[in-house]
Amino acid sequence: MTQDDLDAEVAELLSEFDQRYTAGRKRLVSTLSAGAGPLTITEILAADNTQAQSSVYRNLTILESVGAVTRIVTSDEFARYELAERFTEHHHHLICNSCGSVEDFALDASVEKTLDDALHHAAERSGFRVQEHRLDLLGLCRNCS
Amino acid sequence: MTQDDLDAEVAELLSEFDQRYTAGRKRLVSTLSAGAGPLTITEILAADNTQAQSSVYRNLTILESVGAVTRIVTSDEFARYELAERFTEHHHHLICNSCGSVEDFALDASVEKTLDDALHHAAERSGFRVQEHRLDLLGLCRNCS
DNA sequence: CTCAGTGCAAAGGATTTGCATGCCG
DNA sequence: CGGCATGCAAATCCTTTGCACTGAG
Repeated sequence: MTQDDLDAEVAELLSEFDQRYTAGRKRLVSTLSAGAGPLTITEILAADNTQAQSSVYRNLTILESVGAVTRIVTSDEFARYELAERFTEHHHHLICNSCGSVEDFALDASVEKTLDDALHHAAERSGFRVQEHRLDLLGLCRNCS
Repeated sequence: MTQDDLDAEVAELLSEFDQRYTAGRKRLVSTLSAGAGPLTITEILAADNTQAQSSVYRNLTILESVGAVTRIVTSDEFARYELAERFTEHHHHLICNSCGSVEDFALDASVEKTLDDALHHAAERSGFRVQEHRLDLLGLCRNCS
């Protein structure tokens, strides 16, 4: 997906909720889109210091509420944000226990399928309605190991 | 594993780090062991109000540092704690997007094996050294759906 | 003109820490 | 006795919110 396509789709999502696609929000989407994984507020501010921290929080909250970005928490005390899955490939995270960095990775489609089937089956037994799954690996990244 | 066995092993872990297995810590282990899933500080305090909140935080931190309990964060703003995996069966979490409750569930050993192999393989490609994996399901629990 | 979006500073809330006291070893 | 553990309260730090101002439509 090109940046223009992305912008158009995010704008569409926002408009459905009577929200504008302002310059600040556009920059956030662009920054997240450029990252190799979910970014912390600090990282976002470092990459784009054109807006106040509170605006970043507010805009990310709005982008999340319309389904354009996803907020994730790993283990450390910083929340991270990434583009919603509709704009990316389904993927998982490599979380470094040492430096806290988070990187994306994907699984074979066949494994993903097996997993998904097993998950739905297991959840059914508990009367749980699955909306999505979250699979992360914890360990040491290339730099820290 | 009986409560006595559990106590003995936790005591052993603590002693390796020159930490005592005090009454407060013992109660925490017992409380966590009784829960159907990871508990929040609030839930822990509700189940055992014999120690100050700060002591609960401090003791949980110590228990985590010696590997007796695990701290997990889901999506909401409350951290949760559960007994470390060495004291439980390998399991995953059903996280309710509505009420925030967290329940345990397990996967077939064969699926778990397939998954684990695929994960190690995928991580290798990124130069990542896997220590553990974390797999949670997000959706609606029996009560909320 | 109007009203959402923004920046700044102050408030909130989970978690941590300083300090004096109590208790185990 | 000595030092770790604890309670209480104050401090931290990420995140949220109040308020006045700006800018797009």
